[in-house]
Amino acid sequence: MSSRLKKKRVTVTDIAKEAGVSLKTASRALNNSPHVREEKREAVLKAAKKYNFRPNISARQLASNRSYVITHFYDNLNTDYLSKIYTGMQQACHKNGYYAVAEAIDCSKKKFIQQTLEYVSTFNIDGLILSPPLCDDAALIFALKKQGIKMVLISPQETSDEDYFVFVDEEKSAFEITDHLINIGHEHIAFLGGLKSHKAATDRQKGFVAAMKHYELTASRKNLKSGDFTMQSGHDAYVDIMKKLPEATAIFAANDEMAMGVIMAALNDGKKIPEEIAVAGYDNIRFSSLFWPSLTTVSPPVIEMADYATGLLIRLISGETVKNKSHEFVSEIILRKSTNKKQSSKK
Amino acid sequence: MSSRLKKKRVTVTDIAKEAGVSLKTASRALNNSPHVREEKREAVLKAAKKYNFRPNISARQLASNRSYVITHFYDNLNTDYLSKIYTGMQQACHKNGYYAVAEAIDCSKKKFIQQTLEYVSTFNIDGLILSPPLCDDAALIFALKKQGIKMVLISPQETSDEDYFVFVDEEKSAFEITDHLINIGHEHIAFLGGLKSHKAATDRQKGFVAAMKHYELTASRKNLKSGDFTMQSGHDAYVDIMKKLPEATAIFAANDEMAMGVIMAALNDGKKIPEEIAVAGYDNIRFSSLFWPSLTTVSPPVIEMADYATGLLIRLISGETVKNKSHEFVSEIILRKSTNKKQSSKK
DNA sequence: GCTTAAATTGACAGCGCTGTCATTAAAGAG
DNA sequence: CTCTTTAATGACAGCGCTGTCAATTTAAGC
Repeated sequence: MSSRLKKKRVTVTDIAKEAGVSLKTASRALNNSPHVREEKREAVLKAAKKYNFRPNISARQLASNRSYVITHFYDNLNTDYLSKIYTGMQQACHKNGYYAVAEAIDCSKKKFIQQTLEYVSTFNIDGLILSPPLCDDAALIFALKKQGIKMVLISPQETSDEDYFVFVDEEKSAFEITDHLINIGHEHIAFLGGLKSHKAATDRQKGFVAAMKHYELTASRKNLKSGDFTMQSGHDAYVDIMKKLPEATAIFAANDEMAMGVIMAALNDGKKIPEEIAVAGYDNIRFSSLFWPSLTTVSPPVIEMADYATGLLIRLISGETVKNKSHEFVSEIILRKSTNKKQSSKK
Repeated sequence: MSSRLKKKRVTVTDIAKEAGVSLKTASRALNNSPHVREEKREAVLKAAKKYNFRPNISARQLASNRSYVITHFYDNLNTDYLSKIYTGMQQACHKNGYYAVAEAIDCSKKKFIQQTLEYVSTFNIDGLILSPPLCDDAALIFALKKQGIKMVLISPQETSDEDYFVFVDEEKSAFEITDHLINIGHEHIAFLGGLKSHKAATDRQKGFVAAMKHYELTASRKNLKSGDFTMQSGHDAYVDIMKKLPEATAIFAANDEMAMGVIMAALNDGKKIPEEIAVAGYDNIRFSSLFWPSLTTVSPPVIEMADYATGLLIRLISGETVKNKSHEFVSEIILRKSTNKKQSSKK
């Protein structure tokens, strides 16, 4: 019935013919090989453009024995973070003719390392992006390295100069957001931290303390509380903070969920936000802009980080030697209604 | 330096040799072709198992001129929903040797249809999963169909018997959750709906009204409010509801975000939840279990739907004729603390 | 200008699989 | 038991690209 006639594909051979060079030279020009004279390269690229040439990825994969697939292994990552990483990976992959894939790994399972290795070899994966907590699993990384697979880590807790990784300066951002609270007039500020084992949380606390000291404000034990990153713990912490530091006018929580818990408890306590209590969070989860009042927070550039990490990974796969093994990113401070009544909400 | 010695790949030829059949017969057996005698099939599968054979996907793609890639086109979808769809797609793809890819489409752009077509042809995509709002774009679907590409829609608003799609019975679930509220003793229940143009929202309202009528409770204009799906609108609606229906003891919001806004406003109003006001939502976004109090809601089986839709799509791609063009799913009612003080929170 | 080294180029094989089509074996018909 | 029909099987080409390596051109050295 529907005779779907096959559009004849444009191949490298066609391009080579058009440009008046050999198949192989055309291939080289299209792959940015340095061993092509400039004039021929131009001729090839012009022909490719004219015919709107798109290389056949499968053929390339088969011939080069590479998959052009980069996989992000993750475990127990929230979906916001996850899809931001995926977006960043895709950006970099699109630019370079790679595919981005995300694969969940359950690292509580006994044999997860073996399964991971099997996955990598079955799909002939070219490179890996690892996010917390996987990027801190020494045994996993060791096993993968032994296979010779390239990888780039996102925000590892422990850094070694063996590994390529990207990270964000938590301390600086925590300093800045504390600075913001102080600048808009707060003097009695409580910090609601997270688990001690969580390096990011302790870094954030350091930033808070440093900012307080910088302005010669007190950051003693009374100002420092700990939660477990849940909304509930934010709620409980508020009650506790108000007991021990009733003069507090601002609370900076180490993640958005606790900040939201704080806000709910404060509202429940009859306080107006931000007039009586200002609240800031950290992470800029999707919900923080939808929350009411919208939440002032720190937004790590996750998409950019993943983009950069993937680009770096592709360079490594291509055999390039990269000297800077790590790259630092800086988060953006996002001011919303939970700290500033005058400031209108900002995406 | 590092002589990464190439592990010799096991190929179909090896399997064929081991099983004592020709290359082609082995290929057929491995691909579930019906034209293979049972004993030979078994021999091949046994050999494949023995050698832990994994077909080379690129070779298959190249030879068959198919990509074995299924793409999910989405626009403006929240990350929870998005990653659930991706998970479901992956489940089905893994089973069938396909790849799942997610691609964002900005359908506010003028030329998005053309770009979409180009994407499909560049990557030689075998099939598409479309989610709202793309699955309701008639022009897009028409253009894709014209190209002969197979697709399955997830929760389209308008259904045609031309299209393959999966959907969930919103009305039934809304009925059930209302039924739950009534069963635990509520008689004055307000419904907070969404945009009129949003079919799901009106279906949910129908379910609510039907349940109220079933128990001979009033579901008049006073009980029915409309919001715009934001937390802020939930907040505002609460105030309004309490003005017009002060005897209300329960509020059922058409999505979780509005439900959360309602909860915040109620807490702010000094009400205890769920003792004085019970609140139910819809969608089971990730945050609804983290919220405090955790939210009773309706959880559509998005992963299962995407899994099924992808499986169906693969069957279509394989040339199978499927008579049931659509498949209905039923959501789960998740009871949490926002409606039931005795019930402990349930994941 | 001649020799040597370096850069550039192209011929060709082949990656591992599937499609095509001719061949062979099994099943049915009489 | 033979003839026809149908199912099962295998030989072979080739998908579009890259790797290898030898051939050719260009640049460099003196």
